[in-house]
Amino acid sequence: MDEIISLILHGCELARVLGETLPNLATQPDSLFNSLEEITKIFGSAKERVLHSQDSSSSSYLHNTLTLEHQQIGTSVEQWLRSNPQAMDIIQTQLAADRNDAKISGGIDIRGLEAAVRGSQAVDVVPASDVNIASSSSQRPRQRKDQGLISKMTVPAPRIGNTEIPPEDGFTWRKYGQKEIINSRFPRSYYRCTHQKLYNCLAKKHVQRLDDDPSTFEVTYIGEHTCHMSATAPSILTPTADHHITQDQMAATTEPPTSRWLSMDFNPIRGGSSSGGMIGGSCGGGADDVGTSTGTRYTGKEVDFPVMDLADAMFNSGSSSSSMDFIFSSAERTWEPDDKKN
DNA sequence: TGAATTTGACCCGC
DNA sequence: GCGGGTCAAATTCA
Repeated sequence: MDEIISLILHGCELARVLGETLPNLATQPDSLFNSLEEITKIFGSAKERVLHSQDSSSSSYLHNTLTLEHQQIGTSVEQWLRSNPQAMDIIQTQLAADRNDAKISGGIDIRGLEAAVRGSQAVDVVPASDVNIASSSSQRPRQRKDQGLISKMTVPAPRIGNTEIPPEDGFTWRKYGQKEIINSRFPRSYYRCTHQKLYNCLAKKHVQRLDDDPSTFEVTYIGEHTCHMSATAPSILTPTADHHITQDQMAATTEPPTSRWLSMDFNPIRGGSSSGGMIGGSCGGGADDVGTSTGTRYTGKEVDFPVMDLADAMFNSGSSSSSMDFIFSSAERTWEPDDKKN
């Protein structure tokens, strides 16, 4: 049993080291691949041993031990994500790759994490084969080919005065269609990633108001953002600690709503900046920073920024120490709510 | 001038 | 054939 725990801890250590060296490894695909493979093997081996463990008592011990650790780590990671909006966005992108599993290796519930990340009321992540694209449950199931992974969620529409703001998620989208939907009071809008052509990013989303709750949008994400994978893909501006804005601040602004929802993040958890929040969101083409929106449209030219990967997001997220260090060590920390800090 | 949005027409799965 | 999804020309806007 100790051997399994030792394996897991070793894997965690390797992951931590990987995190520290990620900026360097990013230019060494072979080394990066080897590191990932080694980590994968270790966790895979640990997983196999757990599965084949016949000792129920030790399994129970392991379960209890690991569950506690995972809960601590998961909670800490989530807390860390809440305080590091950039990493949230990168992980959102990465989550798409893990959506076939209900949980990631760290024991963090992806759906819950995404809900936390998005601030959504509900998250339903399902393989494309299991989803009904039709807006109404009364509609027969139908599905286009090659849709990729699909996730559906409902998000509250932030309000500025009497104006409800369509949801923004840190990515930049280009609207390519709008359609009246049978049995729906409101039309459905169709968006694709702004960088679809430039980086062959196939991510799409559909946005529709709920009939019974017009202040809430149902957003269906289809496919994954691949634009951030490109070595030349635009990334985000370097974040600052001031990128969080509250909904109150949003409400207080005199900026036109439409400009704001193009640049802000409605999520009260991670605050308001698309640039501050869209770290990996190379798709978040955000020419805009908080308070610098220029109008009802994104008019900035496509700008190539150096690739910002997960490591960058973490390392630049405002923590003086390695973010991976933070993740792995924070499980042992006592977390304090923001309002109790300082 | 270039990029985003609008919108009617067409495509495609059921 | 129906209806959701996508295309692409026209339009709008900075």
